[in-house]
Amino acid sequence: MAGTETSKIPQHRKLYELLRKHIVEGVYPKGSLLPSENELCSTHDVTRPTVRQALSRLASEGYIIKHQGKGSIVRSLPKGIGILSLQGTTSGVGKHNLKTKPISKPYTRKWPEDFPFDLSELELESGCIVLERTRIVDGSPVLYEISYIPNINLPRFTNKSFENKSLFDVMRSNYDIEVIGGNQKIMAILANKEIGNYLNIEEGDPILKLERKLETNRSGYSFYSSIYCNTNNFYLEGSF
Amino acid sequence: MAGTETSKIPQHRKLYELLRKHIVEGVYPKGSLLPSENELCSTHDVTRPTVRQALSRLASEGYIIKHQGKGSIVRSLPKGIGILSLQGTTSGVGKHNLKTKPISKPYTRKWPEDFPFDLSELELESGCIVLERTRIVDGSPVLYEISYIPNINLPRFTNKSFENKSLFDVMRSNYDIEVIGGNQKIMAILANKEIGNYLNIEEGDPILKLERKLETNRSGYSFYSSIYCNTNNFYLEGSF
DNA sequence: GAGTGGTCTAGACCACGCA
DNA sequence: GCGTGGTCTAGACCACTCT
Repeated sequence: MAGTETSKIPQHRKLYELLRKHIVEGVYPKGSLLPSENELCSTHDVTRPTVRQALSRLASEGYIIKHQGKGSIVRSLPKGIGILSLQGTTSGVGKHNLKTKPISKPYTRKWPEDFPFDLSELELESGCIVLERTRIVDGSPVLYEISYIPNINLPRFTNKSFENKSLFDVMRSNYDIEVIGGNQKIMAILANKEIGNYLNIEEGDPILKLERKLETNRSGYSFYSSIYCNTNNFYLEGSF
Repeated sequence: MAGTETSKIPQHRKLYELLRKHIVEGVYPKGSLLPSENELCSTHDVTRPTVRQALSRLASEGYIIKHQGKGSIVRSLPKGIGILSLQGTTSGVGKHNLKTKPISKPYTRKWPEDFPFDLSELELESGCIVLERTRIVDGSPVLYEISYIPNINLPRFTNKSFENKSLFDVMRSNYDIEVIGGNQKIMAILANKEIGNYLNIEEGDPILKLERKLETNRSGYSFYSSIYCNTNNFYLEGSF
């Protein structure tokens, strides 16, 4: 009744986000047991399948490990950069001091010629908005990310600020667009001068390159990222 | 009643594997719709949550995309190497001609000094079995994988053949050990002479390195892999 | 034996896409 | 309006772990 804003969020998602927050904040320390599924049921007034959906997402993202007959054990927080899930590039970076710095204001352009994903007619003729940012962990640049967003029905987008904000958050709060899935290609390349500059490494150093496609709840609407990652001091981490 | 061997496999898993096989074999071509969830229910005599569990795994591994109100659409088969899920390194390689070639027979040794994961007392004092293999796609080597398996209760393991067999299959069929989860670290490095040799590339070429930990249904029992990957012609692919 | 997670049933209502 | 997937309920039985 009260709060039409938040009541759209499914129960399993609310529980997932609550538990995730508690794990990250140390309410449930590493190695400890989460409350049992039945406890969570009665505490949050939901049924087991709902609880299990939340827990299975926590497990697939590496926050917990489930053991039959024992319970759900909190894992050590990932020390790497959890870029392999879709929670944004910053998820799981833990207590590291992470900042996002825009290289320039967002600008519009035609799609690059050698774009690594297939584009629809609509996407092609609309052009794209480009966002260039670096992510800085503990003072040193680790990621250089170029995001390509189809320029379709996004009023005043280029005026938004992205400093220390997730692109996902901006899309969700301003346009009600949520990422529901995606896929990515990963390869190793050598840094050129430009990338080396952004990541503060030498030309010829090995770096990771990711090409990502993020699908949203708007049917047929996706956005795209190319990410260059310096893995000398950090590595990408993923769970399954 | 008949077949105590197979009847242990959960229904959602059987359905998942059936649908996956059909997708890979082209029974459901790219872009086509899978049968609806309710159809699958009646066809396979299960209820919707069971069907949904199978479909959600297919979706998370990138085989299908679900669209509310439309149905589950078969995606194009990944052209990369689906190493980011836990289905073995060969999953999703599609119609490419993939072969697994052992570098040597499995051998036992102490754990390496600089092992990238924490080991238990039991694992440490038991030592490990090492398996070195290359994966060859369309005639050129793409992966060089070193697997570390704790030498605990695995009778006659070093006599098994691993040529063109998944380590997962050997573990499951011989020892009833199944992989239930894991995590991995990914970084970019430069090939040294040895790796360059295995992957048929130059020293100093950029390659991907993965450190994986695979957890099994034996409580506390995991195995480990270091994987070196030549991404000049192929790339790693993952979905979420 | 008690408690845990793993699996499964048999329904229900809703939001969405399409004709 | 109809069928689709998204969410959720209220139970059930089993296999596993611990004591």
